[in-house]
Amino acid sequence: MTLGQKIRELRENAGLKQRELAYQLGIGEGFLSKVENDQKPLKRDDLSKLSKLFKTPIDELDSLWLANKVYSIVRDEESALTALKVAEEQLKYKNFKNA
Amino acid sequence: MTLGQKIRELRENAGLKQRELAYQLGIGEGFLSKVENDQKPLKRDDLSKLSKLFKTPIDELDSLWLANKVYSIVRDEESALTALKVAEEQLKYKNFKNA
DNA sequence: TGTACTTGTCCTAATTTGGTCAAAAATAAT
DNA sequence: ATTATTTTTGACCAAATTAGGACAAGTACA
Repeated sequence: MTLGQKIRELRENAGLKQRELAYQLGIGEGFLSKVENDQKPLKRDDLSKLSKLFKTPIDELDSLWLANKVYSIVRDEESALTALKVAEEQLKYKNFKNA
Repeated sequence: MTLGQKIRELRENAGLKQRELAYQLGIGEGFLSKVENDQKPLKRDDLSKLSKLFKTPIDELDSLWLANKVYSIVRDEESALTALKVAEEQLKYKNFKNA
């Protein structure tokens, strides 16, 4: 599940057209289309708008947003998976240190 | 193990001073210091120089380089770990599709 | 045909990259 | 205890990249 997929799901379940949601967010429908197709990143502040609009927890949106960012940098990389593993270890080590 | 740590290890095992290695790479010693402390990213092209210089496989350097980049964006994030997991899933899904 | 969505081109503004240089701090040598 | 060497840090900078869109034209489809 990507952020774009999630947004589309929320929007469709709410019975909204792209143009309508785009208006709520203050962006154009073309841009929203790209966001839903994960071709453009959504401004992070807009996540809270989505959260309120669709009454969905912001945490999930936020981690999807971050995941998209991560994915976009490893997407075409040979060593993508190993890099993720290494990053994860570094993260755990840091959390361990500051525990 | 981060890229900076790896570079320092390689350099010290080769008995080089920062200034010497920095010269080989065509950068200043101050910058190299920051690289070894993971405060600045190293230019990706320089990895091959390191690989040749220290006769160490480029793959490892490369994945450490990428891991650093990933880590730098999730480092201070609340949802860091979940985001990594999600990104990993997206990656596996993509590899599955194009298999 | 009309409505909804997608895609390509283009743009500005913000951020990141990839450094330099000098000063400060730490370490080693005398 | 000084001095010399090595490393770290802070401030700054230009260049490259990404963010965050707009807009028009193209597609899909009922």
